[in-house]
Parts: sequence; C-alpha cells; structure tokens
Amino acid sequence: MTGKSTKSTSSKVLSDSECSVRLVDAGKVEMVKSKMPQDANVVDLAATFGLLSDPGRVRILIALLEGEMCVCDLAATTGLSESGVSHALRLLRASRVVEVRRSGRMAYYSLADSHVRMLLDVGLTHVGHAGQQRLTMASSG
Amino acid sequence: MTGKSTKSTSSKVLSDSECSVRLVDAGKVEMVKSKMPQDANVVDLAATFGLLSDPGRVRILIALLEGEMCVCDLAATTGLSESGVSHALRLLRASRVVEVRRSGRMAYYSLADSHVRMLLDVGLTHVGHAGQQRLTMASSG
DNA sequence: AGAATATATGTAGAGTAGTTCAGACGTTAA
DNA sequence: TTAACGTCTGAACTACTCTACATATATTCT
Repeated sequence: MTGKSTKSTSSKVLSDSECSVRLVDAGKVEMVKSKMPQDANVVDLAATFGLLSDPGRVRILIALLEGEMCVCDLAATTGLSESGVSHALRLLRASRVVEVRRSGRMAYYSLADSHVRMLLDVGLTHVGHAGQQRLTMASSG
Repeated sequence: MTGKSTKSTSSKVLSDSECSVRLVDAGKVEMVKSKMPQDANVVDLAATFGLLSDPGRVRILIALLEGEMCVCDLAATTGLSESGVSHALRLLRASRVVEVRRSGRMAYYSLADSHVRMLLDVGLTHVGHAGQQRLTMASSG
C-alpha cells in the first residue's frame, strides 16, 4: 500500500547551491517547498489513500456508507470471503477509518471518519459515479 | 498500485440463495448491493486512489497545485530523482491526472483534473493538514 | 461440559509496485 | 557535425500487498 516510502524521501533533499541539480525556476521551487506539508503528513496522506486503493476495501466502505453492517453481511455484499473482509477491516480499524460495535459474537462495523465519506464521494464523481443509486430520475428531460 | 483486482472481484459474487453464506440482515444486504456501483467503477476508483497512495506522487501533485513545473524543478522540490519523477509523471499522465506542455527540450507538467485537487484537499484536512502554508502565524519556538 | 457459530489472526505464496542504473531520444548551442 | 542538455524508457532488484487456508478466540446453545 505505502511502505518503503519514508526511506526514499529522506536522503535526497538538495540545497539550491547543489551542483548536481539544475533548477529552471529557483524562486518557484523555494515557494513550493515552503508550502509543502511536512514529511510525516505526506506519508500519512499517501497511506490514507492507500487504504482506498483496493477494490475490496472500497466496496466495504461504500457498503458502510449506508450504515453499520456485520462481517458476514459485508462479505455477502462485497463478494469477498469473510476472512478477506476481516483482514480488510483490520487495516481500516487500525487507521480509525471504521469502528466496531460488538454484540454477542457479532461485530458491527461503521464508518468512523467523515473525510473518508467525502473522499469516496469525490472519487465516485471522478470515475463517472453512475451507480444505480442517485439516478432515480430518467435522464432525458 | 492496483493490479490484480479485476480478477479477484469477478468470480465471487454469490446469489442470495447461496447456502455457504449466512446473512444476518438480508434486506439490508440487498439494499446495499443495489446501491453498489458497477464493478468497473469500483476498480477505477481504487486505481485512482492508488495513484495517490505514494508519497512521491503526492508531493509532485501538491507541488503542481501551485502551477505548472518542469521535471527538474519537480525533482528539486520533491526530493526525488529526475528519473523517479519521470516514472511517476508517466503514471499520472496515463490516467490523465496531469498534462504536459512541451517547450524545446523542457516539459512542463500541470494538473489536468480538478477532482484530484479536491481529493488532496480533503486528504490533507484528514491527516492534520498543518502544512506551513495556511498557518501564517508563527507557532512558538 | 461440548458443539456450533461469528469473527479474528497467522502464515505462505503469487503477484505487483517503486527505486535505481543504464542508456535512448529529441532539442539546442558551438 | 559534435557535444551538452532535459527528459523518457527499460530492466533488475527489493519490498510490499493481497489472497487463501488453517487455526485461534470468544460467545451462544444444548
């Protein structure tokens, strides 16, 4: 998903006077560098997007947009194995994207993060978003 | 980034009468299934998020939020090698997330997709977004 | 208590992504 | 033309992710 990233980014930032790098617009480079979020934030951001980079997890999260569901219903809904759903939920739980409510031997999951809702929404719009959901009206007219 | 996804998702969707799956709330499962976007859209969505799941690419895109930049300036800004930047831009170009303007031997890249802008914005908010950008006031120290 | 259920976890294998190095291509200057 | 430059590409190596199977834990029922 993300991974090795931290290593690769740390040992490369060169100063302006570095002779091994050509700068075409040094002023812009400085300006943009000053606006660049901290390393840790960039890594976290990439990791968050990484959580959404798997179709199975996306399906799970889209399902949870409609409210809490238990693991076996999520499996039936998404077409994943129950083990697969559990693994996916583990990841999402670790990043506080979903949260659990336990009742007996059941585990009911729900979205814990409103940003994810927004990301899914923008993303669905981006890819064409013609789910069978919001198109209740016939398109001609 | 994404990859095998299409294979794994296609051969798994079970019908309601499948005996191998327990349903706790069959009605909800049906409702959610009816709202689930098409397979291809889910896969595309995951692939789009996958593009944003690498810190190097995220840095490049954040840099491009400020306007077009050439490859070597992007390398200097992000701390990646020029080859690395080129590889990253190739991916982003293939998905029409960025576009090129060529001038002589230079290549100037810019964002080609407003959704990506929104995704980055929501994402940055999500992770804490305390870049040194909008916080003009100095924090103590 | 033991069996069945619902979920969670460990692990191995296959596939895939990111980095690096080497070199290719097209452009400009001498 | 040759040389220098900016960018692009291919291939190899490493490290990761996902899936599947097996098993573990916790809860309920008999």
